[in-house]
Order: sequence, then structure tokens, then C-alpha cells
Amino acid sequence: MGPPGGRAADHVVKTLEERIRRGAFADRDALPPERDLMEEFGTSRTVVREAVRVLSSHGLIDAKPRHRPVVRQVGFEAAIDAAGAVVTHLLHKPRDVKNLFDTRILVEAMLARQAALSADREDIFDLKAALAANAAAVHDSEMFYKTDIQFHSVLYRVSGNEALPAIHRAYTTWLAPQWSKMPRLPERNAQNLAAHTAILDAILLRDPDAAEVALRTHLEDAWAQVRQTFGDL
Amino acid sequence: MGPPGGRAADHVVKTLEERIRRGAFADRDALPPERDLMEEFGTSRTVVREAVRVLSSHGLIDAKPRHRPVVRQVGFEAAIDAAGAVVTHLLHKPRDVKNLFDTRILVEAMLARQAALSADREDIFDLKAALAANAAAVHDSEMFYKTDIQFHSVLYRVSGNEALPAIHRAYTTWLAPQWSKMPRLPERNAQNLAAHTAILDAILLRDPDAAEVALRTHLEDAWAQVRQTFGDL
DNA sequence: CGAGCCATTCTGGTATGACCAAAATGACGC
DNA sequence: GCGTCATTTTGGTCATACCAGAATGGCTCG
Repeated sequence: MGPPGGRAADHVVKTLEERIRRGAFADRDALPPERDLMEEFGTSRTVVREAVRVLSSHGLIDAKPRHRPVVRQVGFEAAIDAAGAVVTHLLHKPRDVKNLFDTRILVEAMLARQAALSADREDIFDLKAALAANAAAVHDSEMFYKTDIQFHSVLYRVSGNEALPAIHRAYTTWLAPQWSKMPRLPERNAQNLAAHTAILDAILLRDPDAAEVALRTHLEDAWAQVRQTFGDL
Repeated sequence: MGPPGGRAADHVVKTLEERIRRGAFADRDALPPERDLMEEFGTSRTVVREAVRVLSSHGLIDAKPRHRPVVRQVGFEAAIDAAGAVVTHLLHKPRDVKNLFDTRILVEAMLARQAALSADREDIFDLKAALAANAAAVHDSEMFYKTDIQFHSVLYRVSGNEALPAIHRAYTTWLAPQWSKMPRLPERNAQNLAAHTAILDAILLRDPDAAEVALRTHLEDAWAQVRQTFGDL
């Protein structure tokens, strides 16, 4: 439309994005069929198709191979997923894995500080519960792995910032390739449990410096493990 | 190829991504023409075209409208750009803008701490230089805006983590819509200059707590300004 | 009457072939 | 040697056709 006579598929993308954001579609249901859309926008299927692809990589819809694209409410999750597609291709360079992990340390170190300063009763309760779950799973490495992540996720939750849990998920997802290839040894579990305990203790003591140190020690130790497993990095 | 007979365009995407990552293409030059690619992969142009679109949204190539797609070495920059496409559509909700900004505060607060603890001569020099640039621009709001960003960018650099500058760029880019609409008053410049000075002073004193407080005060004040400008949020 | 099965329809995935307009290219002339 | 213009390339869009997997609705059987 219009005088500038610009691009083409972009218009469709823009319109649909707008529509999705406004919640014009049922939260988890399907986008109209491509044929309908091409009629509505007065373009060829080629264009509609391209638009759908774009929406998909923008994380606004879930486009599984042979299925109708499913709309997906925008949120940090979607953003993280979109970024994930790129980050994946970037973690082949060990140096970048390290850099990414370092940002995680930075973030969690601050989260630990903040938790020490402002964790309320409920937060403390959650942390204790997570720690207990850790303890219960020391002999089940698979389960320990999960509860381990769980413990950290509490830290990402205490701030109340909705972006942080998504960021945590990003870290675990993106760094998983390295971690999952690592042997799960019971000794490691015990060690991690001790580290978590130290972190929680520092938080209980309302000592941000100690909490930060404990957190950093924990993650740097974890990194050392990875490094040891993979040699390089 | 092969027995499973899977998707289609994905194969092209994967191959090209691999090729790009290996640096098979000149760092800033063009991808082969679609026609060549379709021949090479033995598929229709439709598929090639889709692959190109995907590569583009993955940030591995720069696909300006009527031009040959230009390969772009993968890096955090590319990841940030990819995420940007989504984040943009997400900053319509004021609540999310705040959440994003809060993560920035979190990150920079820790960077300030780290700078206080470990900034070396060169870092200090850069900070002082950036501050001087600030001071020289107090009466030129446009220029001050730039030097303001510059000052913060030094903080993101001191860690030596290559991901952080990209993250900084992400923050400034994504939050720019809010900031750029804000009136640029000379009083604000002076105020920000003072805040920067306080941050640097704390760093020079090697006092992480003071640096963090100064940084937080500065950013929270900036947020208050935005909030005042836009009412809601 | 309800549950499971099957044929029909719908819908996304791919392939062709054609045409346009903007870019890139190269020949040409100043 | 350099600016200009015609030619070729190349991306953007369209129309059409066909396939195979999903979804759907009806039919049959228990």
C-alpha cells in the first residue's frame, strides 16, 4: 500500500505482530491458514510464508514443521529463545562460552548480594526448601542436577524481576551442552551441596560480601570442572 | 540428503551457518546468488530464499532489501541484534521496560564494584577521559548524551569480557526509544556529570560499596526522570 | 449410544517458471 | 582516467501445481 512503495512481507509481519501483541489470537492457538492470510493481505503465498518465517524466528509463534503455527504471547522467554538460535552458533568458540559464563557469575554474584540484603521470609523458605531437595538428591546425580538448577533459580526469583528467571533459563539452556557432557559424580554433588549451603548461610547471616564470595567460589569451581572435562576452553 | 528425509530449508541453513562460522566467506562480503545456491543444494529457489531469511534473522547475514546478503561474523553483537527484534515488541509493556532497566542496574552495579576492586591504570585513565568528555559537553545536550553512553561503556569494558560491551549496546539500543524522547536539559547534564564523578571517585577510592551505591543512585535517578517524562511506566 | 477407524479435506512444504525493478557490471565515449 | 549509459545480474513477487502429513467428520462396529 501507499506512496513509498516499500518492502512487502514486512507489512504483513508488522500487522501480525501488532495483532498478536494485542492478544487478538487465543493465547495458544493457531494462526489463520496461509491461504486466508494471503487473501486478507492481497499478496502471494510466498510473502505470507516469509512473514510467518520471520514471526517464527522472532519467537512470536511456534512453527513446528508440518503444523499450524501456534501463537505465543510475547515475553522474555520468547526473546531468549530468539537469541538462543544465534547464541548456539556462537558457543563453538570456547572463549565465548567462558565469556557467557562470566556474565552469569556476574549476575548471580549480584543476586546473591541482593538476597543477603533483602530476602524475605518466603525467599528464605524457598532457598531452604531447594537446599533440602539438593540434600535429598546427593545420591541421584540426575535428580541432583535438576535440584541444583532449582536452587539457583530461587536466586533469580527473589528480585521479583520477571526478566531474570528467563535469563536463568537462558544460561542453563545455552550452557547445558557443556554441562550435560560432564560426568555426574556423587562427590561433585556433595561438593555442590556444600557450596549451596555456604551461600545460604551467608544470606541468612545477611552478609552480602560473604554471599558473593560463596557464590563466585561455587561457580568458578563449577567452571574449573568443566574446564577439566574438556581440556581446552 | 539421506534416509530420514527431514525438513528441507533447514539443511541449507545448517550448511551455510557452518560455512559462515568457519569463515568460508570474506568477512564482509556477499553470499552467493540465490540461483547458485539452489543449484548447489539441488532445491528450489523457494527453499534457498527461506534459508536466507532464517540466516538473516539469526544475525549471520545482513540482508538489506534489494542487496546481496552480506555475511557477518557471528558474535555477541549478532546475538544481541537477533534478540533485539523480539525485545522491541516487548517493550510496549511499561512493566517490561522497567524489568529490563532493572537488569541493567544490576549488571552495572556489579561492574562498578568490580571496577572499584580491580580497575588498572588504563581503565582509570579511560574513565577519567570519559568523564572529561562529559564535562566538556555539559552545554551540548546532544554531545553529552553520547559521552554519557561512552562513560558507561568504559565500565562494560574493564572486565575484559567481550560479551559485556555487546550487552551495553543492547541496553542503550533497546532503551533508546524511552530516552531519546526525553527532553535534554542542561541541568540534567550537570546532574549526570556529578553522578559520574561520584562513581569515579568511589572507584578511585577502591570502595566497591560506595561505587555500587553511586551507580545505583545514578541509574535510579535516570529512571525517575524517564518515569516523570512518561507518567506511567 | 459411544468409541475407534477410515476417507475426505485442509494445510503447510516444495518445485516451476515467469516478470519486474533495483543493483551491479562493463562497455563506451568524453 | 573518469563519468555515463546500456546490459546483465540478482533479489522480490506472483501464479500454479502437486505432494504428504494433519485435521476433520462421518461411518461402522461393538
